[in-house]
Amino acid sequence: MEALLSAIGRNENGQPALHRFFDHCAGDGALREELVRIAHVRGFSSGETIVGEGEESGLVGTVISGVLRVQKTMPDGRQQIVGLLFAPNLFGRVFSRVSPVAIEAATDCRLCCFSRIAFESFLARHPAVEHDVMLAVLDELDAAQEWMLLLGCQAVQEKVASFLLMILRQADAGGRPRRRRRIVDVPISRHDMAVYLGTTTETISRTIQDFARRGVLRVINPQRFEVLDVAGLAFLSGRVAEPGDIDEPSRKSA
Amino acid sequence: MEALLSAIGRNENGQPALHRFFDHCAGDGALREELVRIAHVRGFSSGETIVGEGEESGLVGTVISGVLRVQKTMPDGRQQIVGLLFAPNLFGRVFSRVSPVAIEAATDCRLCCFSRIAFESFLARHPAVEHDVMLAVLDELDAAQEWMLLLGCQAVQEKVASFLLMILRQADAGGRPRRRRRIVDVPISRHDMAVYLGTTTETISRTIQDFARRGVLRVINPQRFEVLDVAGLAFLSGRVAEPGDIDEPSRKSA
DNA sequence: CGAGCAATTGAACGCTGTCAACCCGAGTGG
DNA sequence: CCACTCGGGTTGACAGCGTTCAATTGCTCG
Repeated sequence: MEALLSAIGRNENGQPALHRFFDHCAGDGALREELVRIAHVRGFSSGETIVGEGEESGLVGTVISGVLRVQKTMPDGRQQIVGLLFAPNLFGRVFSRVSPVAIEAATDCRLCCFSRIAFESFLARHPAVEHDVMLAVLDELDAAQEWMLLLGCQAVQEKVASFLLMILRQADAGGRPRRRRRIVDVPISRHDMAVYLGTTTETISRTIQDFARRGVLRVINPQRFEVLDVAGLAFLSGRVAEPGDIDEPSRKSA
Repeated sequence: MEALLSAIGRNENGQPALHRFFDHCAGDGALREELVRIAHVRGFSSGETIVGEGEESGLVGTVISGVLRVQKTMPDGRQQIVGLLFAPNLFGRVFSRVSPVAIEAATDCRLCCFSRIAFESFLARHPAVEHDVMLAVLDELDAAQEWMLLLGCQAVQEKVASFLLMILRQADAGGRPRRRRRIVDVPISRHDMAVYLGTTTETISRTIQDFARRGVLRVINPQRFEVLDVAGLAFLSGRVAEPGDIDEPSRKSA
């Protein structure tokens, strides 16, 4: 039981694994006890499906380690990744019988799982925790809208640059606070990157090699790059005004 | 006060204007009284900004009539509409000081507005209502993910067809239950359509004329079409398997 | 060592964005 | 009543980006 408790309390990077729930549970032993009673930690290996698209949404929970991909598929097989979930994100569709998206393990991973029904009943009994879940959902909505901007009006170059920057931020924010080692570990395959960015593996590959040729980054191996010019990458992402640009809304002293 | 009450209770189509909140308010006079006290109905004309992108998110509320567009803009001016809000949808970013998106009137419209702060404090006092807000946010997330599938992997033809079908569903579900008159009233300009679909006005125009040439629809005027072949449109949207398709995941006997 | 998969590279086609001209209805003023 | 203007919509020509198809390389695993 001790192992489970600590697994729920902290993930491998020392991050709270229950997301914001931990805030409440930490100060309330009974609450935490109750949560632990309905939780179970499960491992999934890369490629496994946690919840199928359009299927009964039986499981919800949080990511302890690894990466989940949230994706949708069209009748003819084309697919789009609509989100990536890192620790300590929530996964699963609460308050809906069916999940409109598939949730799959993009890497080997460990999840803190709850039966959706049990979790919902827990939330009903603890509005403060439900409030935290809402905040998490709102964050996810923000992220989705951000990604729609990328899908809708960025060129492939900009998409790839934005993606790499996102991974970089993710690594900075998440566990290891190695300060700006500029090493990007892409936790997913080229194919997944392509599906996430709404393009193809070939184009991704070309773009990355192009970045390397321009000296923006160095390819250590297909999943691992060193960013040589963060500002350059940011510029290529199209998300920042270029140096000589006079459009930046916030404090440009120069 | 009577006018305000009824305005909040019902919109012009007889739909509940307070979304699901009405469910609780209807059975609880005091709750409704309290809500009315902090609500105010405001009209906005097409093009007006309700909340700016990255600005203080002071207003939240619901759409009584008209259409709002939720959009994001890149530093260089490119923009993407990440959502359209019809009655009785919620608008505004609760529980965040700044709004990551701009909210603008796509048509003349009437809104039931609350100060975000006052609304949040109302929610804090009434968890059941907050729960309903969460359900609304979850719906919005589903819609966003659905739209990402469209932006990421549909061709322009499919995007336009999907959009028209969405408007058709919207009209069917919303107020007037005119059963399948197959008339599509596009409530937004070609430019907004283009920005929503992640393409250009020219391409939109070409595609619609093409649909007309193929006999799928008839153009009554630029904002008004008659759909002559709903099934055909659905097929063009790519969201349904074609009649002779043997790829449908469910029960393929062969 | 060979099989198999992921990643890369190459070549060619086509969708769709860009630029430009034109059409049309509404509003305006003579 | 008509000429003018203006904005939104439509149409045309064309080029470029990115997909598609195909071949090659490189790595992992049996």
